[in-house]
Amino acid sequence: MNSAAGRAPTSADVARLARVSRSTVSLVVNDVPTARIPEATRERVLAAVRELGYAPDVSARRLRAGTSRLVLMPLPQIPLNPSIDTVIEHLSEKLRQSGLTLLVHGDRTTTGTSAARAWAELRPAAVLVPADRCTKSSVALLRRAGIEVLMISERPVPWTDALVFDQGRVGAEAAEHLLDVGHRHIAAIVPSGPLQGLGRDRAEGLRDTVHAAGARSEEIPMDATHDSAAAAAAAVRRPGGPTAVFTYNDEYGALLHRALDDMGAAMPDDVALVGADNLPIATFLRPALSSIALNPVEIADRMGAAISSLLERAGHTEPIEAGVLAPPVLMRRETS
Amino acid sequence: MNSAAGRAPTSADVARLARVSRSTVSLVVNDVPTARIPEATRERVLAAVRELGYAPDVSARRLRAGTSRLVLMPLPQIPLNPSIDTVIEHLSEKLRQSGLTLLVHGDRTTTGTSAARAWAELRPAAVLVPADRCTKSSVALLRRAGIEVLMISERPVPWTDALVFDQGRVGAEAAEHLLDVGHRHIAAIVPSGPLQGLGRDRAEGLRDTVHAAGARSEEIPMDATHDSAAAAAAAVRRPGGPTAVFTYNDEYGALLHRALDDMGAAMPDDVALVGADNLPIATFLRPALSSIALNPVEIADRMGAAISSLLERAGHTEPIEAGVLAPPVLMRRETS
DNA sequence: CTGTTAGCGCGTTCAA
DNA sequence: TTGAACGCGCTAACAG
Repeated sequence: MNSAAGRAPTSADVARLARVSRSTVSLVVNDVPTARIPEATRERVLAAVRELGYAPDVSARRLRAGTSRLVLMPLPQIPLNPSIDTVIEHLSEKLRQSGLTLLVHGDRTTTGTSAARAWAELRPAAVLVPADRCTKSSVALLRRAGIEVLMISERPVPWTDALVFDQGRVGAEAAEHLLDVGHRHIAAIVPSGPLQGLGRDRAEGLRDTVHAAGARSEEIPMDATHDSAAAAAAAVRRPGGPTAVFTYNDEYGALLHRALDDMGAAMPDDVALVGADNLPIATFLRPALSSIALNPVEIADRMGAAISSLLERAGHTEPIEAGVLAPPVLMRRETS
Repeated sequence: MNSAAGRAPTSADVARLARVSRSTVSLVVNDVPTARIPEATRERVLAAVRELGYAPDVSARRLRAGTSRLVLMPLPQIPLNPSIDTVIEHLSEKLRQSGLTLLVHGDRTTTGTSAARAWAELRPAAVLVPADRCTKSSVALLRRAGIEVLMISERPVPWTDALVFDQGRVGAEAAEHLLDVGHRHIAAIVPSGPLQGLGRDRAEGLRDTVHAAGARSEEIPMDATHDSAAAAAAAVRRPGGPTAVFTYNDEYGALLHRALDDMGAAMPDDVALVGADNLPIATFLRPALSSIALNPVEIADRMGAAISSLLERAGHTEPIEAGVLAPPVLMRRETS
């Protein structure tokens, strides 16, 4: 295992080997249409590129061009789930088709200006940042540095371009379904801890929809432990309790599912359950948990499109029509 | 939403505002110990930095220094799970403490030389690459470019530094436990599709351990569907079938769990079950699924240490003592 | 002691 | 097809 060799091959190395100038190497490598290079020369250059394993240095390229083809995505502070995984996978592919490279920043904890500085150092063309990772001034810092910012937010943001993913729609979708099948008293689980904000958004969407239908709603706090789930199950099963529960997501749903089962409650006959995020676990429970799915492929498509239009508007000032992320859809299974 | 302002503030902008030279800015920003700058000047420079939101351009810095502080991690082709998520989180933090930045490359599909080229373009100091994403020649390309390569592999790799995560240990750990509690005929589930390689490694570790104890083993193919799980459950429950099953991971375990339950098999009395990866789902099943856990925090620590020593050996030729990733541990629950 | 000038590293582009 | 200049931050050599 030798240590890595000192220095990457440069365009000068390629030029030397192909016995042309660095300019010619650049023209061939970038396939510049205006410069007509004889086929023989082009071949010589490409052969040299292959032989040396030459890959142009993005740093140097960016420095010269003043702009990069990198899109930086800091991770949200909440844990990754299969949906986010799918979003990353498809977004990366979509951006690649536009000649952009998606990089995910490993740091998960920094927020605000210090985070913005860490992102700005890389001079990406655009940053796709979850709302929980930035503030107004950190966005300002990025934009002053010529970096486009696209926020992923639960609600509209007046001070920057944002893709709005209304988490309330998730709860609302669950509510519509549960109302449809006849429930008139519906509870929403609200997790504690870092997920609370998200949980509250979903619960509020449910509440509004339930009230609009003239039915009754309530919120039940719970955290991700069996004990807390047992307490929540007891609250659900109290006399006069709700006949249906939206469980925030499928993991909380699984916990509550088990706690209700332990109490001898039948699903969906005694209590109906609807989770969210369409995690694999939902299909493994018995009875299988209905879930509000997030449609990650569609979400990735919209993100990719938004970033592309952001980067193409170049100097224009119209806000991009970022709009709302793909609406969630019900995966009806056995618990509802 | 105005378009991003044209150009990031440079050290020249800071110098102008602070009325010093660019050199002075550099000395202050990098806290160079040999150059004594009067407190007043230093303050002026830092004030200008703050006012402009100046962040040094890593491209320019890298170009000058010839080396970057970036560590690039291409994602494995298998889907992310909570363990990998935890590894990324902790590795990022560990590297940050050494002044390194972890970037995760969004592209998940490219392999071999074209992947290596995409990574080489970024000129990271090191690449942390899963074995399924690279070949001997792609590693050679990276190393010729002065990029350190650390492979994450299931088995020792003679041609590069590698952290060996012996997946066989996962199966072996399951086998030891099941033998301990008295089983003499143990099956291993082997998934089909992209997970097959991993599954086979785990199954072989189990087989070797079981045979060494003079007991009997078998492999049962299965894919991630309820139908296939039902078929696997039938195979398990056939007359003379195994009394214990290692399920490859907890998701396959959950599927088999359900299928066995549907057949009326009691766990662990009729059949014992042990999964792997310690996914949340394991604790949500009833009876809760025992699982072989991967210890992601420890894994991240070892990865971080390996990368640091790789980058410090600078020019030396001794192989780093990368060694084996943290051994898996049994999380005993109710199914075994 | 404090700060500046000059030139480098690499790919791109315009004028020749 | 090429020479030359450029973009930005770093640092060695040097000046006030």
